[in-house]
Amino acid sequence: MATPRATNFDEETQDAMSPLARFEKLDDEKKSNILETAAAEFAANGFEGASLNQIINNATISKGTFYYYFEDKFDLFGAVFRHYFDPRMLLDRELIMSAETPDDFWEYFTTSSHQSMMLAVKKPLAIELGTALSALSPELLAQGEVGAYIAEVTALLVEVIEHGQDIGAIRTDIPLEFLIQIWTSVDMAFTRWSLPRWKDLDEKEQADLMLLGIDTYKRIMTP
Amino acid sequence: MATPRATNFDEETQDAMSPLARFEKLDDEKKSNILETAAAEFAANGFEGASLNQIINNATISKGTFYYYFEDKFDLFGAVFRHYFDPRMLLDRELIMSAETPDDFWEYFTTSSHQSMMLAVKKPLAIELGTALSALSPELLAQGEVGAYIAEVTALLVEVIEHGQDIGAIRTDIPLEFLIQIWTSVDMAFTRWSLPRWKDLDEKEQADLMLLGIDTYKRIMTP
DNA sequence: ACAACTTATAGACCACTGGTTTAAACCACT
DNA sequence: AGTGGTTTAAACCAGTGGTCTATAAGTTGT
Repeated sequence: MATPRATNFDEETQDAMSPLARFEKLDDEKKSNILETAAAEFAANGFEGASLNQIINNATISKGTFYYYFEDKFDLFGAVFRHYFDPRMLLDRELIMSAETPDDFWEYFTTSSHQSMMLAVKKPLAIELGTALSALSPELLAQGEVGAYIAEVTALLVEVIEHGQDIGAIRTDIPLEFLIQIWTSVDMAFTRWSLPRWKDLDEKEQADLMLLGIDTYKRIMTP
Repeated sequence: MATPRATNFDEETQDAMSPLARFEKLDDEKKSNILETAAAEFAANGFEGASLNQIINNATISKGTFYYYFEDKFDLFGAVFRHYFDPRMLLDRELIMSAETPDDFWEYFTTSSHQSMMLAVKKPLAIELGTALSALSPELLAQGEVGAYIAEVTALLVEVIEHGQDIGAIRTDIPLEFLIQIWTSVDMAFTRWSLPRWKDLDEKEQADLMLLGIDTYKRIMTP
């Protein structure tokens, strides 16, 4: 690769600019046009099922334009996720890390979950996009923009869990990796169950449901 | 649809025989040739990622032949599942239903899980196929042969859970649907964690790991 | 033995997929 | 005016799942 002709081109490998960087400096309008069109398609058909050509048509841009701004379909998927879900929105790190007793920990965790639920409910595509993400193969999940996103979320979770262990809120007799696996499973189950019903509940019912969810975490995680 | 020419064709709609029925009455050898080739491809690439053309080539049959025996790719996926995983193998219904106390219930459940793990370990493609299944969209999951399979497994699970509730082993303060959602999530997490490591453990470690898994169910399900 | 019919097989063909490449238009800057 | 990066368009590619037609192989009735 990189045929070494005319070496004085100094740094031919530095191919101007990465697609992502180019995309970043687009008008917000154009960006969200593409991103939201893509989000709709991904939400409706999952990652593999989504038609890139369809996205391109709906967003009224050309193939060439698309591949100028993105590495590939998967790169776009990652960008959509970044655009829709800030990892910080999933867990209120600062709040939870301030807990000093198990009771504090679970109370703060409850508050944080409540916040994140409120935010998620406002994004109509949240569940579908989450489903699309969870359908990715483990290999894909670790790659590219998406991989970075997942890693970020996981790191956040690890931090929180380890703090929970430090203050005695979370058991230490299980490998951390396994704990995370279970955590995310339960999170998915709870989200899938509650998110679609959330807006049909009154405040009390919402609080009850949330308590039920938290109770599930507690049951599993408590020492 | 169905242009009404020559109506005396009496029952033109009765199109001879369903693909599945035709497939059933093939030699066992031919059947498992196709099914196992397909299983390998699905396990390696997931449902969407698997190439039907590749399967056809590897099994050395023609397109025409394939579509003579199967409705479509998804139908084949369902057939593979049926071939690989008997729902009865997942849960020892008879044993568990005989439990009369919570202690019995969890003990029998442990035994049953152990059995099913022993069986699963012997099938090298088990985890991968399970992953491929879990990656399907909720809509697809409810359709065709796969849908029927899932429904069967779910029915079995419901039966067991309701019995558990009757004898006081399982809580009744949560909607059954939600309970099942969590159950299957945890099951997936546990399977994905333990199955790959299982054969590297000695008997004691296996028992310990299994207890850990069961303990997780207990924690969540106990009243 | 031969025709009629069903069952089975092969493979050309179709619209569409994600992705590459080539070329031209646009735009800012000296 | 010219140069070089930026942006767009569209032809093209191998591969996708799925359809369709033609023919081969069996089976049956007479």
